[in-house]
Parts: sequence; structure tokens; C-alpha cells
Amino acid sequence: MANKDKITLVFQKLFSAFGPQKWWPTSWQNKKDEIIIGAVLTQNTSWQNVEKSLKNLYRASVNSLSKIRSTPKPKLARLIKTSGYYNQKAKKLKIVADFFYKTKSFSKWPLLKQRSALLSLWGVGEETADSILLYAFEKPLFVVDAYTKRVFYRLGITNSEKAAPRDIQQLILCSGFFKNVKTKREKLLQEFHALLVKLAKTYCFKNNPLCQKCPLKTICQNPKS
DNA sequence: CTCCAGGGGGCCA
DNA sequence: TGGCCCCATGGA
Repeated sequence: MANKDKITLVFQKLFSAFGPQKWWPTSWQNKKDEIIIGAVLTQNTSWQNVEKSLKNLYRASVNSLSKIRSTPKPKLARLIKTSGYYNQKAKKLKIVADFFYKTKSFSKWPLLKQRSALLSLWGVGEETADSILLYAFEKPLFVVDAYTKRVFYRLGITNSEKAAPRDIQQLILCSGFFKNVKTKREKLLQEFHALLVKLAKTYCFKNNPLCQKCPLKTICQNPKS
């Protein structure tokens, strides 16, 4: 089976197995700012720990990017302590908040200009930039994270778990999954990424594959099993 | 105790 | 580019 067809099949199987995932989870009024802040906090960190930090920020009334700007860095670091790397992440949040404060016209920019501007910020890499663009700004692009790389590798779609994010994004763009949809591509891409995370968290662990109950077991070529 | 989590930067060959 | 190391908490 060609990869571009396999990708469509993966989405269909995951959606029928798990249903809509309702991503990105939010609880603040200012959803966009909460998503951007969460995208930084969740770097190599469990969402459970991020939620504690978001709750701390909200209780301290640091509930927007502009409040991040006006909060002293040491206080910020204390509020996000549960997310780990709190000194680095406090610095990153300050930089991101300053960027959006100084760049009021950001939402009107073309996508590639938005992406490269975010990537130029210290502390914002590809996954963080793409998550912000897909979930906060609802731009149609595919987020590649460690889960995506692992799942695609075990499915035999890529030949390495270290496949370049650009190569994986190209596969998605060329797949029927993406090409055959005319409207609301961003919603589909949000759902796909969330479903891949759901699959990986449930059945596709790093050193412990649980292939028997996996909804993709019939098309998986798990090199670890 | 060990391993891992919705990464990214810095440095060096 | 590719391989390390650093950052750091909290749950399983």
C-alpha cells in the first residue's frame, strides 16, 4: 500500500476507534493565549503537569500574554514550577509574549512568514510553532511531534524514528487525507494530530508496544515486535 | 529505584 | 548535519 493511501486509512481507523478528541483542551476565557502558553509549557512535559501550571497562572490572574509580560520572571518561574524547566520556560514565555505584543498584525500575515517568525524566537522550535499556528490560529499545517514520528515509523510509513518533520509534513500534504478535503482542512489536521497522540499514549509506548488491542495492528509493521 | 512526558538550545566534530 | 548534554518536575 502506498504511504499516501495508508495515511488516509490511519486517520479513518483512529477516528472510528477513538472518536473526536476535542483538542486543544482549554479552560480560560482567552483561549488563544492559553493555547500559546500551554504550547511552550508542554515542551517535553506531560500535559498533567502543564495543567497544574495553567491553574496556578490563572489563580494568580496571569491569564493572558499581556499579563505574562507584566509579571516578573522569578514570579512567573514560581507559578509554572510544576511544568519543569521553569527558568527556561519563564524566559521563553516572556519572549513569546513580547513578540505578540510587538506584532499586532501577526494574524494577517501569510502562513510561511508567521512560521519563520515564530521559529526565529528563542525557545520556539518546529513543534511549538506548528502547534501555535494549528491550534491557536487555526492554520492548516500538520504538527509533527515525537509521537507522530514513533507511530509513523512503526507503521512503516517512515524508515526512521528520527525522520525529518518536513518529510512527514510532505507525506501528509501529498496524501488523499489532505488533498481530497476542500474545506476546514485545519479542523481535520487538528483531529489527526490529537488522534495520533491518543494512539501513542494508549498503545504505542516507547519500549512497550501493546499491539494486540491496537486499532492499527492490521497495518502496523512494528519493528520492535 | 527507573523511565518517561504533547522540546529546544548550545556546543562540537 | 548529527550526536551529546543541559534544563527539572511529577506520575507510573
